[in-house]
Amino acid sequence: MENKIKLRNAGLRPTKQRIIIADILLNGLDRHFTAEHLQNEINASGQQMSIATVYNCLKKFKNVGLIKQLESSKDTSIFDTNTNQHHHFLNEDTGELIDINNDEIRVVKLPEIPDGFESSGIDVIIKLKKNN
Amino acid sequence: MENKIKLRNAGLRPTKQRIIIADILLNGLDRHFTAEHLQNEINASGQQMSIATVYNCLKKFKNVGLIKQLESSKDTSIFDTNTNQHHHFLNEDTGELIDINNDEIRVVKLPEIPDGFESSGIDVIIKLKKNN
DNA sequence: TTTTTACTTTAAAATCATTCTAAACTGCTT
DNA sequence: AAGCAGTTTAGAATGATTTTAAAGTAAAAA
Repeated sequence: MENKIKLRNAGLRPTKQRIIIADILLNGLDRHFTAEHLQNEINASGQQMSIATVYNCLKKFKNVGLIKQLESSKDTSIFDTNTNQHHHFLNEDTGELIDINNDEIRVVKLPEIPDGFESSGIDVIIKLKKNN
Repeated sequence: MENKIKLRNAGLRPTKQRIIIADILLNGLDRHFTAEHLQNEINASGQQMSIATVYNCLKKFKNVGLIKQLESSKDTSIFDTNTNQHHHFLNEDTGELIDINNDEIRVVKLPEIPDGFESSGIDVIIKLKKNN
């Protein structure tokens, strides 16, 4: 299969389970999903996989850049006493956040808001990593 | 105290516990923290509070706008097969995400990156709510 | 191709953040 | 002072994710 190669190129041993997941995810269509969604989809296709394996695979896929994990305050909620509209630097190594004043960023071009909705705010997160 | 009034104005009954938390948080200094951080700080000050109460209070404070909770993909990790730099609409009611192509947003003015760091990406989240 | 080795999968247990439960308590109104 | 609704609390429950340790498997070595 195509995906067997894709996995190998990414440096991942192409196991049966990883190929099943690659076949579902890496078909060129963009989508958002959780580990549980994915497991349901695997089950629905008549196959089965331990949830631990689903998590393992997703973590590996993410590490090699085949998928992304959306930015979130990990598994702990972070609160902020600054209630003004503002933004953040995120130190990706430590999870530490630094405020950015609203006037230090300007977003000029905005996409059209979907029908029936209105924007209730914009959050900009600038991810940081140490430079060599 | 000052904060007793602040709580009442916000529509919250100024209980002993809420005043303790308000005294720590609402002193005009901006900060990020987790429920556990806050409980540690309460303990360190010689007082004590159930973690359930810490959570209860933070939720109330958030509801009335005294603090914010940072945007996150709730308690479930969301993955994305789109590995290009792009952004998202977030339906605040459902948690649903919609991709925004990178070229539909332009961030023109950027803050200075802290010394020793480089940007590894920018995530823009436009929060949406249904309009009346 | 067999053997070996290192990596993977798995079920089940463990962990961790957060919420729920139900009983005791406490601000606030009457 | 009494009553009520809203709060606090310890501990149980929940739900997502990770760990454990044993069994399985792809790939390298022989």
